[in-house]
Amino acid sequence: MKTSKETILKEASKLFRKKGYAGTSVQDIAQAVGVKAASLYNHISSKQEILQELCMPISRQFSQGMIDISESTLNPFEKLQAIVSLHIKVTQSFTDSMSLITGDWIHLEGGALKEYKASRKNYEQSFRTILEHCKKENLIDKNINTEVSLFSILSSLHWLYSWRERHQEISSIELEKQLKNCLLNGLK
Amino acid sequence: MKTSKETILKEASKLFRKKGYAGTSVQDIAQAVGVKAASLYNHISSKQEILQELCMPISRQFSQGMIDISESTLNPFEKLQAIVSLHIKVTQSFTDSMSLITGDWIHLEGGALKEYKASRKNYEQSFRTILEHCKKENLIDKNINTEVSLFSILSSLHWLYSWRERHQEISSIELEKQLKNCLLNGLK
DNA sequence: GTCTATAGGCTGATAGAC
DNA sequence: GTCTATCAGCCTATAGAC
Repeated sequence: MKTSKETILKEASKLFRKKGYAGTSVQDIAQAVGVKAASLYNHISSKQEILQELCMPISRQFSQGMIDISESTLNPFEKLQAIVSLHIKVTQSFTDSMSLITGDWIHLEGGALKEYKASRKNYEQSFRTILEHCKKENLIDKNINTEVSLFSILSSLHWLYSWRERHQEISSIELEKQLKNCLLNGLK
Repeated sequence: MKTSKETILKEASKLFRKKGYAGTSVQDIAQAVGVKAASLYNHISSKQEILQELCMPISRQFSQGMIDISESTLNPFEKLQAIVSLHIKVTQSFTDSMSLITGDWIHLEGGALKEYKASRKNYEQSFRTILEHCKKENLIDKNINTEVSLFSILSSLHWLYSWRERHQEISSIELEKQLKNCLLNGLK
């Protein structure tokens, strides 16, 4: 049984995905839920609160996932593979609100924006460290620029949610295998 | 010497990049240009027109670029490399308005939206064909899923504009070399 | 080509009846 | 917890003086 608030968050995430945060009005959300706009305010305090309650759980899931990976006993290259798995898992858990990760998080305000940015920076730093360890242990080519590879892998992982929607013909297990290959081993 | 319209498009693209199309008001644009909002309407007919005049040239540049590559005498794998070069080139030419390619194009309306979607679909189809040719000629691993590789490469290329802003320490030539390596040859 | 004034509508959010 | 009514402010866009 879903609470009203959960329904609101669910419908809002679908609309944000389709039209963006700024392009979605509180009235749009109310209509999707099936009530008048004013009624929403019995469950939420502002439109901004909805955005925060959608963004923050994802952000925390990634942070915790990265901590688990960093502290694991996997070798650095296996850690890269684990990061790919983490993104697939989180993307599956937060299907609609994942779109916020690619762009709409910029509409976060105040402390939430700061927290989100810090968390993201932290995540990227851990990722960077793992890439550097891979180089040190000769698990990846030392001539590869860490920043370029970090960005190219992360871009693909961030956009996974939008691709997944259009390609459900491929199983999660196969997707995971293919993505690890494409992103880490290349096409050859 | 820049015309008024060029100035408007330039300032609008910077704002769209920062706050998104829906999050940017005509007043914001006017203020950036240094006039009152009403004055803009001597040069443009609507906010939507600005979006279209920013999106369409990029779209056309990609379409033409892809035609040139497809019709060239390069082998299929060299064509993949040429696509990477094309994206770097277009990203450099349209620094600010490139952000529209990743998300804000959904706010295009009417015929412009249709044209944009069709052009994008076409581009992806050509890309797909090149990947298939690579497989046929044994230039890339036949076990690689075309859709997964297409999406992962394109995601990285689309986000290049946002990464480039923060990483100007690396030269365009080096970036091109590194990106081709990361996206096509992998990390090893 | 700029401005002021203004239209008409939508925005997020609140007050208070039921 | 829903509704109607309402608010003040902002939105895109137009009219018309200069």
